[in-house]
Amino acid sequence: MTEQAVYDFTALENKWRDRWRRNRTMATPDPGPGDKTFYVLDMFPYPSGAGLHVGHPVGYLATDIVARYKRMAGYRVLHPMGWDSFGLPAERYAMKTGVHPEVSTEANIATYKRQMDLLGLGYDWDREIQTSSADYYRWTQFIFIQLYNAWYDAEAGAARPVDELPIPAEILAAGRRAVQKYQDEHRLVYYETAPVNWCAELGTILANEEVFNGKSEQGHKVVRVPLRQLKMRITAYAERLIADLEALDWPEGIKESQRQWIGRSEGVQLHFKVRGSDVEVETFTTRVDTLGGVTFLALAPEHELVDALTTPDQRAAVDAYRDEAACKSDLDRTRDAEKTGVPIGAAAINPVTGRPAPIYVADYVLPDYGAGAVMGVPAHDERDFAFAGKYGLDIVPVIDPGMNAPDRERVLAGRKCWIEDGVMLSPPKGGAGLYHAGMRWRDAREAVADHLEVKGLGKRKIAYNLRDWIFARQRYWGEPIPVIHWEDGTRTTVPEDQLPLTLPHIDNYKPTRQAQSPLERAEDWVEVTDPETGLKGRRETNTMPQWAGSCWYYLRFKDSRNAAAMVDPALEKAWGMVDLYVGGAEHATLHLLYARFWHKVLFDLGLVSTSEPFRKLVNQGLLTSHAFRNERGIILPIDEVASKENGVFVHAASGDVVTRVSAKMSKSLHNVVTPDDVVARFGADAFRVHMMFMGPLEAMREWETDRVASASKFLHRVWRFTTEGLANPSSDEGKPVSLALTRLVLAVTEDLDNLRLNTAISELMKFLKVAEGQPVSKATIDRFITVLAPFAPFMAEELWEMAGSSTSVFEAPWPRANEADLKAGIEKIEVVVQEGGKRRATIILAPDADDQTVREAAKARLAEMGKPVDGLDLNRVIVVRDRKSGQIKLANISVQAYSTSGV
RNA sequence: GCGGCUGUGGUGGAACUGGUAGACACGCGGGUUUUAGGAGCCCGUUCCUGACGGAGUGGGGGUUCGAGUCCCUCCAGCCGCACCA
Repeated sequence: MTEQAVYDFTALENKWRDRWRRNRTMATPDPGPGDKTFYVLDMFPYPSGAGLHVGHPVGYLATDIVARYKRMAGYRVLHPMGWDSFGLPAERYAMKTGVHPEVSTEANIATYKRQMDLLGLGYDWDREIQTSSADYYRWTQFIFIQLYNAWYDAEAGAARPVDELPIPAEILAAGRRAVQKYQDEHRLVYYETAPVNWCAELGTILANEEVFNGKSEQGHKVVRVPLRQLKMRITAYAERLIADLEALDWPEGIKESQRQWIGRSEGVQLHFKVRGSDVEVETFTTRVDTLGGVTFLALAPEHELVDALTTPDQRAAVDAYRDEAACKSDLDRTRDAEKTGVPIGAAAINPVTGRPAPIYVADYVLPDYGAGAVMGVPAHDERDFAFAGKYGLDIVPVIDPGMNAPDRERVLAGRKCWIEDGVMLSPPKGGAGLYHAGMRWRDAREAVADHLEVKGLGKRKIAYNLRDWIFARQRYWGEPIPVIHWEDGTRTTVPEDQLPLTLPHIDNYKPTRQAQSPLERAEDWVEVTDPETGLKGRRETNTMPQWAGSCWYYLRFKDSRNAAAMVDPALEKAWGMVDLYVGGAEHATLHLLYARFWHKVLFDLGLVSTSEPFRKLVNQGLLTSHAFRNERGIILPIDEVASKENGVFVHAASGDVVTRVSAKMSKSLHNVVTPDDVVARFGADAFRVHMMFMGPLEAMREWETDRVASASKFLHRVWRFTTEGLANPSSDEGKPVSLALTRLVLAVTEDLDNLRLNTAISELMKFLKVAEGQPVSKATIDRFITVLAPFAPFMAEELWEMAGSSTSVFEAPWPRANEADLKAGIEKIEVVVQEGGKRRATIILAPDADDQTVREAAKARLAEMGKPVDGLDLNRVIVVRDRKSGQIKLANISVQAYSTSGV
C-alpha cells in the first residue's frame, strides 16, 4: 500500500451501512446453553412526524457502544428496537388530515429507522416490533386477559387465577350471578363508577399519572367527573412495588419518585358516632394521638354519607357546594390555598371529650384517599388549622411543645398550629386509655391505636397515595380491549383463540359524545352474537392507554416472531432481566411503574421468571439547543438574532440587545438540529464520538454543531495514524507505544463497563498523542482498531478491512491486557515529596523501592532544599502507593515530624 | 413546603476506595508551514507575582500526616412531587 487513502466518510459510511444490512451483521441469534447473555435496551420511541433530532439518540448511541463492546467481549447481546406506535398524536393528525393513523405511523417509522441506520445504531431489525401491529397487540390483549382472570391473594402475597378465588358460602348459596359478581369485584381488572380525570380537549379520560398540576401533558384542562371505568388493581402491588425497589440498580431519584408516588403511610381507620343517629363516619388518620383535639369532621363532597346526614336547613347550601366542587378542575381544587367548606348540620361525637364536632363537606378532602373523610384537629394540622380559623371552629391543643419552644404560649392558647415534637397534655376530662398525659406523641399514637383496636373503635391501616390505574381511553388508535358486555348483564373476555381482536377501520375519529370512544361508530364490529346461545352483546369500545404496549415490549424482543406464545419460556429465562435500560427520567412514575406492575403479575402467574424487569436503569441527560432572551424575558428564535463582532447579540427586528440562553429544541425557536444535518457535514462516526465525548451520559448538555469539528479532527488523525501504520508497520515498536496501548485497553474496558464513555474517548485521544509519528507494530494497530470500533464503527470496519481482515471487526475479540504488563514496563518513577500535604519536590525512584528507601530519599531531598531535617522522625514519613499496582505515588512528611528538632 | 441531584479554569468536563486538582477537549495567545483560508502542525494557557513564593474545587467550620472527595452548617442552581389527613 503506497497511496494513502483519503478519509471520505460519506462513501465509507454508505459502504458499511449497506454491507451490514446485507450481511445482517447485527442480527442476534437466540442464546444457546452456556452462553453469557447481555440484554441492553433503549426505551423505544413513539414515532412522531417530525423524525429524530440530535437529542433523541443520546441514549441510543450509548447503548449501541455498550452493545458492540459486550458482543466483542464474548457476550450474546440482545439489543433490539421497536415502536411504541399507538398514541394520540397519530389520531389527532388523522382528525385533521384524514390520513389513517396506520399510514402516517408507517411513514414515521420509516423515517426513524432510516435515521437510526444513518447513525450506525446496530439494532437487530429481525426482532423489530410495533405495538400497533396485530401480531404484537394480540399478546397485549392476551396479557390483559390474564390480568382480568386473576385476583390478588393478599395472604399469599401474589396474584392467582380467579377460578381459585374462595367463594363465601352465602354467595355460593345466592347463585351463579352472585358468584360472578363476587369474582368481578376481585379481579385485577374491574369496572367501577368513580370520579375520573376527564380532559374535554383530548376527548378522553386520563390516568392520575398523566395529570400534571391539573392539566394534561399537553396543557389542557382536566376535570373530575364520575364515570363507569375500567381499572387495574395496581394498588394490590403497592407494598411489593416499594419493597422491591431496594435491590434495583436505578438512580436514587427515580426510586424515590416511585416511593413518593406510591406514598405509603401508616395510620388508623376509626369511626365517629354521629349525634342523634345510628350512622357512623369512618375517618383515616396518621395522628390518632390527637384524637382529643378533634373539633370537626370534614367529608369529601363526593362522600356517600353526605346526603344522608345533611339536615334540611343545610341541604341547599350543601348541594350548591357539591355542584361547585364537581365542576372545579383538579387545578382549581388542589391549588387554592384557601380551604372552603359548608356545615351539613350534623355533628359527630369526639370519643375522648364527648363533645360534639360539627361535620362539614370540604373539597380539600379527597374522595379516594383513606376513608374520604378526615377528623379535623386544628391545633395540630395546618390544613385543619386554616379551615378552623376560617369558620371559627374550636382549636383544642393536646400536645405541649415543651418549655423551650418559643411558640409554646400561642400553641397552648390555640392561636398557633403545632406539628412538631412534644408531649401529651392532660386530658380536658376523662378519656382514659385514649389520652396519655406526659407521653411523647409518637408513643401516645401507638398506645391510642392499641386501645382503639382493643375496644373495636378502629384498626390500624396502611393508606397509599397510589390509586388504581384507570385503564380505558376514549380513543381510536389503541389496542381494543377484549371484553364483551352481554345483554343479560354479564361480561366475558374474548376467547384467547380468537385473538387478536383487531381494530376496525373507521372514517371519523371524533368521540361520539362525552366519554364515548369513536369505536362506537363501528357498529358491525361492536355488536356480537354468541353463536351457541344467540345472546347478543356489545364489545368494549374503549381502547387501552398508550402505556399498555410498553408494559411488556422488552419481553417480546426475546422472541418477537413467536405466533404461539407471548414469549417462549426458555428464551424468556435465557435472556433474563434487562441488564441495562436507558431512557428519559420523565417515565419515572408512568411507564416504569406500570411495567413493573404487569411484570409482577406475570411473575405471579408463572409467565416470567423474574420478579422485576429492569436490573440497571440509566437516565440520559436532556440535550438542549440554544436561543436568545430579551430583557422582558421573551425567548426569541435563533434566526431573528444577529451576532456582532464584540460578542453582543442583537435582535434584528428591534435592535434590542439579547442574551444567549439554553433552550429546548423546538420548531418555534427554529433551533432544531437533525442527525441528518450533522452526518452530512461530519459523518456519523464524528457525530457519535462528539456526542459521547460531550460529558457524562446522565448530564444535561447543550448542542452546538460546530463543535463536532473537534471529533472530526480526531478521527482524521486516527485515519492518518492507522493508514500510515498499516502501510509501513514496524517490527520494533517503542516501549512507550506498547505501554500506552496496554493502558488504553485497560482504561477503555473499565470505562465501558462503567458507562463512562466520555473518558473512554479521551483515552483513545491520549493513546494517539503518544503513538502518532512513532513506529507502530501491526499487532498494536489491530488492537487499536478493535478498541475504536464501538465508538466509530464505520471507520473501524474500513480500517479493519484495510488491515487485511475479511470479516467484520465486530467478530473480533475484545483485546485483553493486564495491569502487570504496565508495571513491568516501568523502570523509573517520579515520586512527589510533600510537606504537610503540600507538594515540595519530586524524586526519581525505582517503582518497587521499599518504604525505607523512599523515606531516606525524601529526607535527603528536603535537606538538599535547605530544610531542617535533623530531628525528622523517619517513621512519620507517610509513603503512599497505588492500591492496584503497588507503585509508589508520593511521600508525605508530617510537619509535626520536625517538632522534635524544635524548629 | 417535601424529596432527589448538582456546584471544579474563559467553556464542556477529568480526578477509582481521602494521596501531585484542572486529564482530554473547546476557546484564546504565540510560532510555523503555505495552495486562498474560518485548514494543518508545534508550543503556551487556574489565579496573583518580575522572580522566589503564595492562593485555589459555591461560603464558613470540623476530622486527618493529607480533603474536590468524609462530617456539620449556610448559600445558589436544576429536576420531580405537592391540600394524601
